Amino acid sequence: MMIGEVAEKSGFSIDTLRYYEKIGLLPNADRDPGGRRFYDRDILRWLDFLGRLRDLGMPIRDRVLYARLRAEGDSTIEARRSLLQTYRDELATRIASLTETLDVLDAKIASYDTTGAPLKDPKK
Amino acid sequence: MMIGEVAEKSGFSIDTLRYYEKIGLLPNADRDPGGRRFYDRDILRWLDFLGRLRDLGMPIRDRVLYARLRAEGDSTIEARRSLLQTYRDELATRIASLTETLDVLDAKIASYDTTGAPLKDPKK
DNA sequence: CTAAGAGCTGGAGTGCACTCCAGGTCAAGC
DNA sequence: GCTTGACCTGGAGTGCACTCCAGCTCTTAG
Repeated sequence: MMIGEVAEKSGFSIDTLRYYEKIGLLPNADRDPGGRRFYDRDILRWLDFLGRLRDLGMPIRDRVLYARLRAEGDSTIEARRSLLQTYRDELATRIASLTETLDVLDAKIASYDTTGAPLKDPKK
Repeated sequence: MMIGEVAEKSGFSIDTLRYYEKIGLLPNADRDPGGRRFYDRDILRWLDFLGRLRDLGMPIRDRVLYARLRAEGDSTIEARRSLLQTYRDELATRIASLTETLDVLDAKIASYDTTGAPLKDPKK
């Protein structure tokens, strides 16, 4: 796959993919004879995981650290486990807090519904 | 309350509180004779809500919009409701996706545990 | 009376995570 | 053989959301 196809399938932009390679989130891609990057399908699984790490709020610095550890092989498994554990626990807390926020919003929206209009009461 | 106490109780920094006032997230605070801001306890409830909107990913632009609508009174209730509804739905999706990510992390951590060390099997 | 500490303003600076651009190369179809 | 479109590089620019700073005033404790 060329970079355009990876971008399309992964949801990351071409610029972002090159940027990720530059900072070490992605391994240096193989090149075809013309110098263009060529990717294995596996890259999509890695990008999906990187996207999850990003979405859960891991800063790019730690994503790079994780990627570096991963590239170093099995000797870094404990370090990786402990890094992920930290963010996992934070994530569990975040999910709990966001769930609370969801309730707050639902309550607020419901109050708008009853305040704003004479409304149709679902209990009636 | 002076601004320092609000900062301490709300978790927002003094600079952030002044910044929020400048951009319209907070109403222009009343001043004491010396020109210093003083706040009603109600501000803490509003700040808590603003914090939730921030944490769920609402950009500051829309938080300002919401604050403006709120300041305009009851005539904007429908607009506010619809704004919150949009973010509420997005939030529900985000929570689902983060929950999935939590599972992915747990699986990964578990695989590290079994790969990395001979481990103590909880089933045994 | 004075010194410390909290607050004030306008504006500059920061860190993050991309995103865009100019000016080029390369491959494939007509 | 030429045009079109995808790709290349190094580096500059962007938007967001604060955060910091200089130089000032005001209040309060000793």
